[in-house]
Amino acid sequence: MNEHVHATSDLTKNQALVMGALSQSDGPLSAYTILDQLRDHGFRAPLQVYRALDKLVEFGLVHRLESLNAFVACRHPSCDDHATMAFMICEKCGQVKEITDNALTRRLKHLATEARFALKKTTIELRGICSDCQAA
Amino acid sequence: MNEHVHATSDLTKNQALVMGALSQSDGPLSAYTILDQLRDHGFRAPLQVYRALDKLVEFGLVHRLESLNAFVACRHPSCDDHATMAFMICEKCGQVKEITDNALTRRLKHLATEARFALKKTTIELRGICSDCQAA
DNA sequence: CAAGATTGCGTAATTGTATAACGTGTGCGA
DNA sequence: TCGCACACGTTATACAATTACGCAATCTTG
Repeated sequence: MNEHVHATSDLTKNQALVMGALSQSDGPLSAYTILDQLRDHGFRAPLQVYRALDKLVEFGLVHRLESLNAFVACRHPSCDDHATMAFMICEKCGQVKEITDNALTRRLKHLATEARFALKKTTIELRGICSDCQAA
Repeated sequence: MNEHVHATSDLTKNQALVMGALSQSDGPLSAYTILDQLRDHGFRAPLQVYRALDKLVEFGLVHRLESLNAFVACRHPSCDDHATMAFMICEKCGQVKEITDNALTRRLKHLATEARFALKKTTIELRGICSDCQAA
């Protein structure tokens, strides 16, 4: 097994609780919403949530949505390339769709290279209305 | 003149002050940093800054950087298409480079269309080290 | 094993970011 | 002139994230 791959079993108690909350949710959650959901499990301070989130993001199990100040469990089929990930965020229902696209990734890398910019991380977030909500 | 084009002369006093602060800065500023800079001009509360920023963003004169919770004056040569804008943010010097790329825009629109996602706004922010800082 | 380093955890306090709710004044068109 | 829209000012509050401190368990290495 690859030491960089973190299964749920590797998580500490707090990390597992936070991961559980995010996994069960059908949309992104803010740190404070998670805190409220976990008060019954002994959570009392924001830091407990933020520490767990930091690790989960580091492990690649959770993504942070910058435009929402919120977090989602990673649902990407193959979570190997977390460098370039795009999110479609429905402003009506709150659902988030996670996608990767090679052409998009290539283009961004090309643009960075062209500008001699040492790319570390990319944030791509699309806001709009998802197909389901348009139909409704 | 196009009614949607807002020149500096159209701005209210507060909007002009905030715009001035952002224009003079060589990097993004947070709302509270702007507030501090404008205390001498009578600013006393965050809301004064946020209200001005909302309008300036609406006019397309200012961009919000989601990953920084900060704002930059738009320096894009032709500020007509604010729908798809990408930012390269240097984590060392704080400089922000604003770019648009047709191929990138097309690809994102294609992906949205493909998913039947009604795209309203896109956020693209690249974090890394700019060429100048790498040289240094 | 003992000494030191690392890591996770808990608590309190604080800082930073953004909005809600209220009222005031001014201009402008019906 | 009445009513509306809009910018403004103030206070208070809500939401987001970090700093600082100390404790306990686990490695780890001589």
